[in-house]
Amino acid sequence: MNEIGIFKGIDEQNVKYMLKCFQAKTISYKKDTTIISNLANTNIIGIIISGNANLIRNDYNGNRIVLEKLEKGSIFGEVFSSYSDELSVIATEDCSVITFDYEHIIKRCKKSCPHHNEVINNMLQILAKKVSVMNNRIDVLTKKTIREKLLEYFSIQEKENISKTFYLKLNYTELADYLGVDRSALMRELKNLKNEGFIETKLNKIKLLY
Amino acid sequence: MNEIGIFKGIDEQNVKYMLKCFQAKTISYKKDTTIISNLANTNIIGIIISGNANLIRNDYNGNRIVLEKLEKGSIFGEVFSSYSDELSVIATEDCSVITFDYEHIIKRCKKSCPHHNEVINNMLQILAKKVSVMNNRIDVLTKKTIREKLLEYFSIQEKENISKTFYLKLNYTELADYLGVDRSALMRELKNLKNEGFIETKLNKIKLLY
DNA sequence: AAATAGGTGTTGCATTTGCAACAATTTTAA
DNA sequence: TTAAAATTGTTGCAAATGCAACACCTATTT
Repeated sequence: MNEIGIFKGIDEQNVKYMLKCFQAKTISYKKDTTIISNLANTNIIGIIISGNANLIRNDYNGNRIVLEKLEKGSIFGEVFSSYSDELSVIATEDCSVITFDYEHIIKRCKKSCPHHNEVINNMLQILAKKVSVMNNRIDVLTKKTIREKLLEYFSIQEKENISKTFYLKLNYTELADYLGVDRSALMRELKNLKNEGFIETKLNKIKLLY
Repeated sequence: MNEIGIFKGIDEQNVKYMLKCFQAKTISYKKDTTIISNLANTNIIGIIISGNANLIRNDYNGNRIVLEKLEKGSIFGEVFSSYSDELSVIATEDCSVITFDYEHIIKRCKKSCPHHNEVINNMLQILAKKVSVMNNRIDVLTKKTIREKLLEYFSIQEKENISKTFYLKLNYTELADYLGVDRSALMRELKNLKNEGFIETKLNKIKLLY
């Protein structure tokens, strides 16, 4: 529990205490069930304790778009997001989830839990991290050609992995979505990059040759 | 002062008290001077009190990109951003700026200023707002064609202005950058939308006809 | 084991886009 | 007020991209 973002650095004992204070609920969900619907209109914060889930946006056309993949330790609902579209969280595996009201974070409780400050600090860190991740994506998306987008994306992966060889965390269909381009066009450009000797690929393994 | 994001809702008296406690400095800068350089490697938070400035990224090629336009009340440095490129803040007008160390926000002072909680809450709100703004941009950028990007952008403006008629806050050169497209191609698509009767434009005034 | 679904890889073709270059207009500075 | 700079508006053309369609392969489900 205390490796998890929001409670990072707080000892087990105190985490339990705070969760009680926050009136947090732990609930288990079966695969493919809805953990929470209409997330944008709630003040709920959720933490995935085990299993995986997806944060989904139901487009105005009824299209379902995966906004975020949530895994153990992921937090959702930390941003009372201004989406007018419906957001929901769906279990992609059996999973276990803690939820509590966002109010408990900002309004400090009467008991004044000794580690409340740390929770808030962690919360700021998490949001800042989120901004940073989104900045990366915007950097990639603003590149004009698929080639430039790919190279920017690779450069970020290279930095994160501190290596010119790394494994993609997204499959190619997802990568195309992430880059905002057509999948077949992505594959084509990937092939070009290979033919011109910029990269080597083997399934989801990428090696940069420059 | 107490309309400004981070001190919103706190009375003048207490704001002054906190600024002292935060060891905040107020400095004036002439137009085109550097307010802070290498922002990414500091823990400084700045607030623009008067005038305008730009948050600039110095690209690896030496290109200067405007990341954010800062105006009265704007905050910079709130995210210890993970940019490896150099960030700096440049005055685009004479301006006056308050700066203090980020530490003061998270580590509460010994005097335990009575409104420290509100500052933190405001800080969370600001970051959340930032995430929401970035989400909007990502939504626009992931659209595949210039037309779709424009329509998504217009739709966001329409919501924000609660009106089908509004004035663009960006000029067309900036809008092209924002959308990540070529400016001339943007103008062309704008003309198409006009010819097909979707919109009317008059300089930076847009009227949606659908 | 067979059937189904999901992801990968490829291609032709029409469309969209970026690029370059320039004129016209507006804004800003001298 | 004039000159200079910035922004808007246009166009031809080559290049990049999306789209559709299909084959192939690999998981997952029945």
